[in-house]
Amino acid sequence: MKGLTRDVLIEAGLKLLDEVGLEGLTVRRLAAELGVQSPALYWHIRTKQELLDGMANAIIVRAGMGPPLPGEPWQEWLARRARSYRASLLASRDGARVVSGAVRGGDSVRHFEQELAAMVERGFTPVQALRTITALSHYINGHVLQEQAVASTMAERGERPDLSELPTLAAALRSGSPIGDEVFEYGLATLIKGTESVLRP
Amino acid sequence: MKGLTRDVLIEAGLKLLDEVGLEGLTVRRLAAELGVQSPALYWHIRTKQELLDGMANAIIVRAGMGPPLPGEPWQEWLARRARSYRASLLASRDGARVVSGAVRGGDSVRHFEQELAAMVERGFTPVQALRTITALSHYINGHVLQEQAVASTMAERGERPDLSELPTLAAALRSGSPIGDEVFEYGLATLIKGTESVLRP
DNA sequence: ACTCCTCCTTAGCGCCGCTAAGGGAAACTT
DNA sequence: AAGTTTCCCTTAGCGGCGCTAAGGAGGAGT
Repeated sequence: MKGLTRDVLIEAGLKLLDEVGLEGLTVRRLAAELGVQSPALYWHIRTKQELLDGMANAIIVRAGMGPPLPGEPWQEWLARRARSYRASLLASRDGARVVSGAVRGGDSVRHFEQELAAMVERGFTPVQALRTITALSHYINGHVLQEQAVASTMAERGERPDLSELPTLAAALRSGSPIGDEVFEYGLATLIKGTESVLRP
Repeated sequence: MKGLTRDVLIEAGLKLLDEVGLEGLTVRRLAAELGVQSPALYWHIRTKQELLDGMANAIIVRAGMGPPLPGEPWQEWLARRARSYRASLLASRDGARVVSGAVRGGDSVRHFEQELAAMVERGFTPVQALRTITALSHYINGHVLQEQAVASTMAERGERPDLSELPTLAAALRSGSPIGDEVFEYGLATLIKGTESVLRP
């Protein structure tokens, strides 16, 4: 197996992540997958965390976010951007955990500047633009984090709470799943509508 | 050292967490803190994760959340609740990570039902109530997660991006910190205003 | 007096991230 | 062509992790 580079490690790391999850992603196992002894990887990365940072960055870049299209209302653009980001997190097993535990890398910052500038063009102050994007990102991270957590823990531990003395919760669960696209869209719509309100005096 | 119980473990775990952080919180170390050998702890807990779940539950319970006060508008109550929750996460080192990686325990569910019921009384449908609380929780989790992450990584790794080619981001950072109470309040206000919009036709 | 149950001990398994030291091949230098 | 340096990997192993196995001390119940 030739041509071992940092990027190859990151790519193989993401593939292995899908197979074994974050708990199963070990340096030794990744090395074995690449047909190599584990210390070999430390020629290309300084620590395992650096590998995880790279993987997180790749997940963010894959979301393909960027400034709005010409003529696109910022509301639609923010929603589109949020859905892309969530989809990219969901595309990798434990993707949200990987991204949440990483420090933001350099590749994603360049797009970020363009996005902020576009928002300022549309009436945001720089601070409002940054805080709006920040709030959205935090919501999405939190949402997908739980989405993927229940997906992996519900799979093995089948315990669920007794709903007999929780009538309102039971009613809510009867009318819709507590997780999934609809729940995400509800919070997303709330944040965008709220941004409209906060934006105009 | 007598009277070793599950609750004592959880309490000592939270204390140790503040001292050494989540990475440093090991079963052996917790046992040493309690004057005991490490396998002794496994008489009271089945796995380390069960301990972490208990700690997460304690953090949530300590937030002291609950239904609104008599006559309190739901907007004010939601904001108050959100601030209490965030404060409780921030009060423990890596609190957000502990809570995010845990499965929700039984103690916090009882209050939850009362909160939902109060919201329904104030005009929410059960689904709306659940989704609103859910969206808020996800936002807070995501927010504090990053808040505590930058607090611990900025402490040791001093690298920061070059702002010379990022004018909008630089302008935003000049007008306000990218983290802290104000940022939290902005997202919180956005979510509550948005809930108002989504609620009425 | 005897058994049982509770709660701890000692010993150790298989794994982890990571470091130390060195080897072989290729690529430069002279 | 010979020597030297650099790159990228190997073998060996350290200290620490979560957790299990097996057993022992001491009080409670009969």
